[in-house]
Amino acid sequence: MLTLQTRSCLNNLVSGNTSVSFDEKCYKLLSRVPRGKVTTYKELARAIGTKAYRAVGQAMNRNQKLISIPCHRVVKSNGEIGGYALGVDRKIELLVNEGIQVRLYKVSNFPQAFFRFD
DNA sequence: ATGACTGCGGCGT
DNA sequence: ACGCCGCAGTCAT
Repeated sequence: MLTLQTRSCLNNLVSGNTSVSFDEKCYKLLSRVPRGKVTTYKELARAIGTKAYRAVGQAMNRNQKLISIPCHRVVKSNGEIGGYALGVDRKIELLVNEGIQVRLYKVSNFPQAFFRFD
């Protein structure tokens, strides 16, 4: 059963479609963030050209291709961790593993770790 | 078509 | 610190 709502989403998958889905834009940009760096929902939104910060988070959550797309490198703009499909603790684990310093559910070296899309 | 709820932010208080 | 509202997308009604 296809709803009106899902139709626009599917339109992005069929051939001949010129527009890139919101989600794809997020993933494409995110793939630029290197190991040991983090970006924010806001920064992603800014780079895309939207103010829909929440939609960015949803895109991350829906994806689940955690290997190819490093969703764990996206945190809140105030340095707090934010959410993760597999749980925040798992997210922190991954970040620490990459050299990000996390303390009390916050990135303590946020300014240095922050990756900007210029 | 409408309303509720998001891995959020900004602004006012 | 708290509450409100805006934003884009998804889901249920």
